[in-house]
Amino acid sequence: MLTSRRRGVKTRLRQNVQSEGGTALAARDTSPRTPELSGRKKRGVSIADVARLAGVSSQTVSRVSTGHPRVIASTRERVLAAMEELGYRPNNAARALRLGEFRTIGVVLFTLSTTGNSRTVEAIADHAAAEGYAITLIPVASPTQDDVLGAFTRLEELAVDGVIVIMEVHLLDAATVTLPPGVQVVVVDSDAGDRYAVVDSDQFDGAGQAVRHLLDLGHRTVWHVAGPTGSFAAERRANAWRTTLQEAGRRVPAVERGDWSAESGYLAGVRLAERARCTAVFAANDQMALGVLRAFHEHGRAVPGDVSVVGFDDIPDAGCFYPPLTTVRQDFAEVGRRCVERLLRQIRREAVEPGMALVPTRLVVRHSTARPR
Amino acid sequence: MLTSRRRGVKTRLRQNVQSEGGTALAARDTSPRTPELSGRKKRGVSIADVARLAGVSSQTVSRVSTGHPRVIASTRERVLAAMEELGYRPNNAARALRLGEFRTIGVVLFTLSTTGNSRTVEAIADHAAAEGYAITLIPVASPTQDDVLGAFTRLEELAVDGVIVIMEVHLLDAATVTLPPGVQVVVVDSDAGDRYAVVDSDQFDGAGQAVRHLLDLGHRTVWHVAGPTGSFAAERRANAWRTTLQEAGRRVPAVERGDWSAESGYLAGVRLAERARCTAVFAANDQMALGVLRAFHEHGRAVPGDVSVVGFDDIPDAGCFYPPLTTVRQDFAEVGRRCVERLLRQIRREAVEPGMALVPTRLVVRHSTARPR
DNA sequence: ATAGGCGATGTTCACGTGAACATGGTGTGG
DNA sequence: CCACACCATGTTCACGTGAACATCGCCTAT
Repeated sequence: MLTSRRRGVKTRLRQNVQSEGGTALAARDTSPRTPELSGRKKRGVSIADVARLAGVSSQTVSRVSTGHPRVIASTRERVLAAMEELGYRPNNAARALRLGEFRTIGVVLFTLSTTGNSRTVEAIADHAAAEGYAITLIPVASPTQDDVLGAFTRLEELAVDGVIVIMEVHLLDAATVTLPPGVQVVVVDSDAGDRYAVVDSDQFDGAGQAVRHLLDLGHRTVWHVAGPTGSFAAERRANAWRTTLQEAGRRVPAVERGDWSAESGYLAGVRLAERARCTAVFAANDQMALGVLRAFHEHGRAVPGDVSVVGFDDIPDAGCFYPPLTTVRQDFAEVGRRCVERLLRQIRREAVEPGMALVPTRLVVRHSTARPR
Repeated sequence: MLTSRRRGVKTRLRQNVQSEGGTALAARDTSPRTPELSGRKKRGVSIADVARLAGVSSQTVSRVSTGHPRVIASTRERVLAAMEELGYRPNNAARALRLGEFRTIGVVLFTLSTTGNSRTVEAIADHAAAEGYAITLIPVASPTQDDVLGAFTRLEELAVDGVIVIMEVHLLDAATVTLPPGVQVVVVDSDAGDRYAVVDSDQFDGAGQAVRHLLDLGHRTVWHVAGPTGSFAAERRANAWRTTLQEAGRRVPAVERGDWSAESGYLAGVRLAERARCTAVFAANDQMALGVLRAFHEHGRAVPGDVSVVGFDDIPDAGCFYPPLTTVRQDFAEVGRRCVERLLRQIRREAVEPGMALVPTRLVVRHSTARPR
């Protein structure tokens, strides 16, 4: 929901038709090519210009602009008319300087190339926008300490009120990083629950569901293609797999380990395909499951006839794998939403609940799993 | 490359160990839980505080902070020491207000959920960071005019020096949007080359390569699973497909149309699988190709034995499809890089080349294509 | 009728920074 | 030995905004 104080102006500005100050961005526009280039980098229209034209004080303009209630309707109209005529836009830098807050959230991450990250970021951006906050992306080139440190150093100079960190916080452990005073932190995909607010999918429960599903179908035990060491998500999924097998009194096979990529899943799958006794595989994500499927196909082992495969994430393509993949759905949108909610609460100094917020996961059964022959 | 004027401070601040002002973010830290919450939202350390401690004027501090050359070494040392002691960070809002620029680029897009978008954004973020610019994400909820307009309205209030628009600009055509004066625009994935600077992959050439590859293998003609109408990328790929077939004097079959999703590719694939004469399919992206593969498998038509399939994008998983997908690689990183480069040139009022910059695409031959029987 | 209050608007000022201009000291060339 | 140049540093100020406080006029309660 938009902060109501801003909505007044916004709604008006939206009706903006062709103001002098701006550059038109319309197809029917017949102005010269690349019209935006003609715009001089002149000083923008300030509150004072509007005040002069409207014949009021600049403070009254400010009141209109912030949606302050104590402005009489006729005055407000006059000011809004002046704003439109001049093409006035509030200067965010000045506003931020005055208010001491930036209405901006920084998002620190390694990559947008994983489904989980990009969808989480998308949800974060959507919800932040709805709350009137902008999102600044702070990419970390690689998961090395140097680069992480660099990102946080950059962060220090950035204009953000809070940060959402989407990565393994233990990468920061060896480093000492200072955050600007007052900057709040929420962490995703990590077990730093004792030090930071953490939001994450319920990895453990999801992985447990996957394994139990396979056992319930009648498989003796379940092999596991794990994610890389050092990833909490991978560790938690592997733990759940192991625990679930142990609780059911089953043998725990050796772990195959990948790096989340389909290619690494394929390599693991090739190794598994050679074990005749392997009838059920739980891959720690859908990409690796895809690689596993390919490996079994190439080795003539039918899925789900000979071997059952379960993934994790439920990426949009999973339903079109061959065969359609049984997998654990993560609600990334909800994770993003809760991150923003929690961070904003911290920024506003409202009641702060430390610890970890878990978003439920859910097994989606498709056609890659069946009873063993 | 970082603007060298900033690098001086940056390098120093990085050595920051445990400054008073900030909140420690270290594992070994034994301070109370969620330490960042203890930080009062007090006014930060300003240039004046540093000046006082160092016994110099605030202007000298500013000179050190901006890397001005006219500061004697001993003074510089003293100032840097004071900065570290106080945990000083430049206030970006004040800096932006003073300089009239924000060192920020806005990125307008609908979704991060497509491989192309998320990888392009990632590249944009990386290169912008390297140039000392931050990235602000401006999500557009849906490709409706209302939402697009809303995003641009929000943009008006945002603190950005330039904008990269990743979407079909024709969505803006019916609307009249005003951009803040001086804000520059670069567009991806659109044919607005006459109005804006445009950067895009060479869709036409890539699709041509795909079709020629299939014809060269000996296929009579090639079916096409196109992207949604209204997408320039989809249109351009379809055009290239048609043109290439016509130039080779081949029959042009009816187009199957999808919406980029694997599911839609599957539905198109089911229809194609029923046509016995269909021996070669060019899908407009890899997701739809995945769906096509599944459809052919389910219909007992071997790939590449009975039917050859080519995709577009070369998503990381394509090499692990079953069979590994022959596809057209897009260099999203390069697209992102060029966007930033071009936009920064415009922002800096350097030589401006209007029109479209095309990034080459390249066919990657894997195992989903073969000679027809 | 009048005091008191309150609502609408105006005036002042500080937020933190860095450009422009000012100052003062040192070195060098005539 | 003086004049001038040049360099390190200081002083002043404006950038655009909105909070705090001030003012003014009208309405209401007594």
